[in-house]
Amino acid sequence: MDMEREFFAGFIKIHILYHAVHDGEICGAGIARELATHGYTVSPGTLYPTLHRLERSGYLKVEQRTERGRRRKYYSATAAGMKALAKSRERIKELVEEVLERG
Amino acid sequence: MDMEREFFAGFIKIHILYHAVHDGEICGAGIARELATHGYTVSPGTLYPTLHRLERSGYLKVEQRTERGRRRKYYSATAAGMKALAKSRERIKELVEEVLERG
DNA sequence: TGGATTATATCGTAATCCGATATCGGTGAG
DNA sequence: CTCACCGATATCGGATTACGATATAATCCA
Repeated sequence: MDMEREFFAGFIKIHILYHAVHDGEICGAGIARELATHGYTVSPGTLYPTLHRLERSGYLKVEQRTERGRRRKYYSATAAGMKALAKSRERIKELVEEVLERG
Repeated sequence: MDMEREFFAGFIKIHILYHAVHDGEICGAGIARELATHGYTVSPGTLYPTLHRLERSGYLKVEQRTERGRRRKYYSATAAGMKALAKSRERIKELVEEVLERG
């Protein structure tokens, strides 16, 4: 994988968790579009296994529904997911102190 | 890999680059110690290949020396490395805006 | 019906993670 | 000088991940 991509691969996952927590429900295709507006691209071969892993880790729960003729899996955050996001926020704050402010 | 670890694996690499830029010269073992003080652990099987990759990507350059009886490889940032760090800073700023401030 | 569209899933190759183990060079005791 | 030890770096091997390509599924519309 390209080095710059390696730098931010983890952020994409935090981003997914963030939207699951704040937007209530997300779906794979929606996340892909949202990330694209931020300049990130995720191939389906990466995105869907990542969602499955977030679910298997207990951070997301999934519910399949059909709305407006679109069969989708709606992911939302679990309590553990919210806790993990809160913890990640703290880590990111430390990072910012070190990498941004002392720059 | 554990999900929380996945979240921040990339930041460990940014961290390495950051120290190469700001501390002038770093070595593998020194980075491992420094990361440990921030609560991160990196096994040698991850750290050294990562340093090699950062070098192969043109972000770090290496010079082998022996100081105080310790044979070490001293890594420092290249111009491309500094540029990549600056770019990463911008990305991190956006990250902070989205994940921290709108929290 | 069947072609187009949207969402999700999986396959295969390459690359990464990481603990364990090996190697390498220098030091100091004997 | 020799050799057991130590810090630093390197590599091995099995599991996991990345990701483009391809496949499957479900719905709409002509």
